[in-house]
Amino acid sequence: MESLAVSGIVYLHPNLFMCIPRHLSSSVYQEFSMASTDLSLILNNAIANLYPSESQPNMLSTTVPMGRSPHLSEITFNSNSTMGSWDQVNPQMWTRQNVLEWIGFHVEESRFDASLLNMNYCDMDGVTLCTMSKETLMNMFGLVLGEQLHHSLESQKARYATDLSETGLSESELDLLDNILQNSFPYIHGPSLGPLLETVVVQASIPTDNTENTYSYFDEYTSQLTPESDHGYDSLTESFQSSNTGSFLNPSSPESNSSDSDPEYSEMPYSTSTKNFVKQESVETKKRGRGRPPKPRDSEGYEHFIQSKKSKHAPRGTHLWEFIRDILIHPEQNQGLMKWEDRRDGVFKFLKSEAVAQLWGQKKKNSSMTYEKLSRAMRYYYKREILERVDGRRLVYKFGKNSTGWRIEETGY
DNA sequence: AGGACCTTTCCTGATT
DNA sequence: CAATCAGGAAAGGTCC
Repeated sequence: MESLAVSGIVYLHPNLFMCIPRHLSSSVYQEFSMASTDLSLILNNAIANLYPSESQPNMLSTTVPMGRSPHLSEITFNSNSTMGSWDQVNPQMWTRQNVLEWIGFHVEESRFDASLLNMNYCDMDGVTLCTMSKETLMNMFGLVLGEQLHHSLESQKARYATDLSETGLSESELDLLDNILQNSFPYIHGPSLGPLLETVVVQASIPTDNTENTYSYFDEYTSQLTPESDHGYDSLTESFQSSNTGSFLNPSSPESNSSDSDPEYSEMPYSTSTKNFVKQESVETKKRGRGRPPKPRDSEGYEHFIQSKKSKHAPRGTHLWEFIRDILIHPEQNQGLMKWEDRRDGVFKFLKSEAVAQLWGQKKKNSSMTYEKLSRAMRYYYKREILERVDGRRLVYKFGKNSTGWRIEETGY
């Protein structure tokens, strides 16, 4: 695990970060490096910067001049290792601040060396956190702290039994959803609402473990790391959108124990989702012609309902090649998905093609993405010279002259 | 409203 | 045989 300082990237906010190559800014580096032994300082600093509008009970007091980032030395904080408001809330509902407080609490409690902590890993909401397996947490936070966090998280989850009231949906929304589901799946019988909705919720939560985790987390910040944001990356909007819609689309059941036994990425984590269920039904019953199928009609229920609940405009600029590039240039979040074959020439290889496709699908809110489809989009890049062909080598691609932001000179590493 | 752009989806056939 | 590659065709979503 890389430390905050080693990465050369100082996160002040998911949408506000400083990229500080070590060789260019040794003073800044040293400052953070030395100061980082007290995570509370960093966390509180981050909280103060990230969530000025949110209350921060029991955590800190800051005296920071307006209009600029506070200097570490300007912050005084309450060093009492008290529980924050997270303790009274279902982890599913934790805000980023709650997660940050929770991590801070355990860091202090375990006397974890905060200099080893990557602040990147501290910025996630409860929904994202709850999808993380023990292994993922241990990868992110180290064996000791990771295990402690996992244990704490599971305890917190257990305190809040599965309850439809915790889906975040109002009663009327639940009724509406139930109606739609009943209409869409008349062959599914059972008492209204309960079993049917539970089926959907549980299935939607199936994508657990690394794929889900990596993505949600990765998604939250990599778009801000793009060396060149000249391709319309609207990271600001996107970052918040993904977390907001995600809470509904990927409602991890508090009961769903993320698998500790499968270190590999689940190849088809969404295979039992309602959407796929609908799609497979239609595919099996009749063959369609070439090309993209028509939009689903209202009668197709659940998925359409989900769509209508989503924001009307997904942010533009989520280009596939940029997504791929960002995985490659942030190996600390890569988790073995892809690797450089020839860093200088821009040759890279998919190691877990389906996992990458799933991540891409998640980014685009499309749970049925596959490597097959992703690779078709990749092949379109040949013509535009964003990618170059690499003949005879499976899963290997090469960046072309019209791609940017991946070269060592551009990334600094 | 319409067109450009960037996929997404499906398909057939070839190759590894 | 399964996975991947190649590329045509058609359509969707977003932006301008």
